[in-house]
Amino acid sequence: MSNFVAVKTGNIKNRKYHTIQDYIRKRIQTGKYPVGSYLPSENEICGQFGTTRTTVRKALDELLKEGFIEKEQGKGSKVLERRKSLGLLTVKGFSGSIDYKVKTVVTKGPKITEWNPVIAFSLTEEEKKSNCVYFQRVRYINDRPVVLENNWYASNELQLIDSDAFIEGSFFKTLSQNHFIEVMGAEQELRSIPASKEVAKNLGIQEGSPILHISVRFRTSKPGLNLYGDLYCNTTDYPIRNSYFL
Amino acid sequence: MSNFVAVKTGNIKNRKYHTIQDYIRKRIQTGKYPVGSYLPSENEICGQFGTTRTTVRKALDELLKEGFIEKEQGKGSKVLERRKSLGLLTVKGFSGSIDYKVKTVVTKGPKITEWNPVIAFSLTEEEKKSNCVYFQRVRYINDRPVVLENNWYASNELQLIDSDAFIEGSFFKTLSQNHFIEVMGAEQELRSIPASKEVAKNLGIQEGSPILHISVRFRTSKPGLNLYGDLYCNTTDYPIRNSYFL
DNA sequence: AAAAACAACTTGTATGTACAAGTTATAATT
DNA sequence: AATTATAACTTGTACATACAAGTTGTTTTT
Repeated sequence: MSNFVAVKTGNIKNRKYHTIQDYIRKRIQTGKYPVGSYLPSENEICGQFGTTRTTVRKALDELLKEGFIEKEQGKGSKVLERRKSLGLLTVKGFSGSIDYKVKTVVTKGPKITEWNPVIAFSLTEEEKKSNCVYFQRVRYINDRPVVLENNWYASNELQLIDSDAFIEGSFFKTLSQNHFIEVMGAEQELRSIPASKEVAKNLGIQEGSPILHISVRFRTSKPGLNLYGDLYCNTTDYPIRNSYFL
Repeated sequence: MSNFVAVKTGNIKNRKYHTIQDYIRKRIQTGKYPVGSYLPSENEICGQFGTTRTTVRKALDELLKEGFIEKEQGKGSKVLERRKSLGLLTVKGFSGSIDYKVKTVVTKGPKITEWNPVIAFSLTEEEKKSNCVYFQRVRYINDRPVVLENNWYASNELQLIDSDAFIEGSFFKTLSQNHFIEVMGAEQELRSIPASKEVAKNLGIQEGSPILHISVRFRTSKPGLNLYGDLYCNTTDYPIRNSYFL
């Protein structure tokens, strides 16, 4: 580490602060810097990389922007549970509150298939050339099914991952820890629709009940890889929440 | 400007970069730096404020974070239409696309009233002590009503603004330009519900149809001022959209 | 007139220094 | 032992300098 030299080739990936950012992010993703722990101090990181504090601070500010850490003057940089800091729509009962019993059941395990025309976003040309991986999940709160979720992604950008290999049952956590892939953005479309027969059956409600339908495309840190989702939510007892702060 | 001196009193509002940030933001809000135009260069701003580029860049980076500008190497900092850059839920037809005819009609003009218990978020103690301003709007796309919207805010934090005084019919634009108040965050809750008699009447749909109900609390740049909203959306033809990027 | 080369200008990255402001640990006092 | 004062440590702000990399305008060449 102490022999680190920035290569000035015009490729920003070789920029010093980027390399430091990537190094720290990877250690967070792999649990070397666990959630809740404090990173080494800025001066310590300076020593490790043989660079100035300005450069280290730039790397840390980028990690702050990505939602990996929060900083406090005099105290240090603390690793965050990243998902919580994104402006994603989440089910109220899935907030980590200790009052609810939550679980996710994979009802259709990942398999290679063709793209489903129900996907609300237009595919890239590269995606169209590829088959996709598809899987389905149902999320429960207090043993009640509240979300039926279909997921797709291009199989030529990311291999099929068996749901048995999902870390703590979480697909996103698996991407982060095993593949170093992060969600970097999303587009979402919301509609209120009557529950179809299939949705009603999976969510244990009456056909025709109002259901929140969310179509989503997640942009990831891996170029070319988008994750598509189609969610059907029963919001009777648990609304969908979203928050963001500048 | 050239005699500017930072006051080191521990109050970050007196920090140099903050003052520069505030100055530029105000000029954006008042149209002195119109949307689409380029700010003075970093070196020019250095000259204006008698400070270093590091400090100016810090101010610009904060404006970037707030969504007021975008920066491009070699070109400059361009003023953005801010609303577009926030992760807010918006109606698809309100995206500024030239294909739709949009309008907003104030169906109940702003008046002082008591807080409505339908508000989904708990009020602060200060808010509870105050009356509130309430108004209602209906948004149309191609002459079809698509959103019925109720709004409230504490009247002791912000005076009643007559809807005739809304700039271009927009409450938020009025806050920004006349009061220098910006939305800095939001919490939203989404439910799918059957349309009540009132909602159905306002949206011209059948009672009991699935409706997207959005409760929202906007956090603003003015301490103590929150804006509460209750929206009922007919998503049949125009879904609600949301996107964000890190 | 059009294309290429060059200069001027703009933002991006990195170095280094210094002091401010906050947190935590240690030492001194009661 | 508990409280207070001090020191050590941490992040925040600002100054200054230098070079890189991109955009735009001007000049030179074809």
